[in-house]
Amino acid sequence: MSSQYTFTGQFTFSIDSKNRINIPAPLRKQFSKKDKKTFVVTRGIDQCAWIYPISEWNFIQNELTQLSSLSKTNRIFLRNHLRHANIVKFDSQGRFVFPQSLINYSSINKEVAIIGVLNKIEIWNPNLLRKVDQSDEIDDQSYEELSERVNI
Amino acid sequence: MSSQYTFTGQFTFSIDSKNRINIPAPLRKQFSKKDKKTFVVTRGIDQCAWIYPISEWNFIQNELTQLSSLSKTNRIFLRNHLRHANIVKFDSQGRFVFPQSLINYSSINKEVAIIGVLNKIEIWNPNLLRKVDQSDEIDDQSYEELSERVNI
DNA sequence: TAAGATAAGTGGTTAATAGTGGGTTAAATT
DNA sequence: AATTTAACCCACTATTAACCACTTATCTTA
Repeated sequence: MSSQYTFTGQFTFSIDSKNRINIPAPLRKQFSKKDKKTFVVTRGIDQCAWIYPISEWNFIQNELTQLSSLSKTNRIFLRNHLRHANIVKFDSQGRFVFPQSLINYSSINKEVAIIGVLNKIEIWNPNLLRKVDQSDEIDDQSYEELSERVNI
Repeated sequence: MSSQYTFTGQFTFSIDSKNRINIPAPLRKQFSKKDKKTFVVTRGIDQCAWIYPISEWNFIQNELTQLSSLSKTNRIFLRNHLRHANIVKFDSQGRFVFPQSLINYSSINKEVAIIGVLNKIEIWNPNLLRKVDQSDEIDDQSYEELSERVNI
């Protein structure tokens, strides 16, 4: 089942004195009417924030209900995913206020890198992203495994 | 599953002061109505840029949606593949603006070599292409392996 | 083969949009 | 009730995209 959202591209924007971040127009334009400018910002698995359009988030939530809380991993995962999830809307200029807790978590200062990753948008400290980019090389073995699943 | 696009040939064009590159007419003419002059420019695996007509790109994207972001390898792979992908259109003169990030990545100055490679178009710095052309010889062993998969 | 017609490649200008900043009002919290 | 927070509105500037125009090349036809 594939998403209606196919975010791509990278943008460098600034966060203003009121902790607002602009959603790049090319990404914002994809938001469907039914989502009413509403989305969820939450912790990413890496040191960044994730943005899901509300309909996507609802779908993910459905998947999460499949996980039993008897498993410790599941409990931790569910807790950390759900308690940091903020429902927000972007204003008439296309901005939303970025929660303080996520500013801390993702070490955001003034500049932010915004990248589209299919059904979600990631918010990064540009320096961190650069660092991760260099250190997180994919080894040949992993590429081999990927090649069996994805043909590009 | 084979593509409707069969780009071939090599062309030397110039990039103008507004970072616009003209798509050679023979390649441009292949664009189908349904793609609406829209395509994706992204990083090639070598030091060049790749252009996919949007319908081709959508096919690739569909494959990518199968990958879960819970896997670290998947996250890195998705991020680095998607964030360099820019959706662009060519104007009424057949040009598109070549993103600055890709100008840097592929070391483009004034001249560009544009080559058709079946379902994608490659943009090169002509000097780099010449260099690669000389160094990237295919050895006999590799030709043998290829012969088992392709009959030409 | 020469001349006209058509298309292709290149350059620049203008109009629209996107990004950013700030102020005012409404709402919420203490 | 006072203070803080969030929503809403207005405005400025820079960038982008649509538009127009010119030159060169290619094709067609007399």
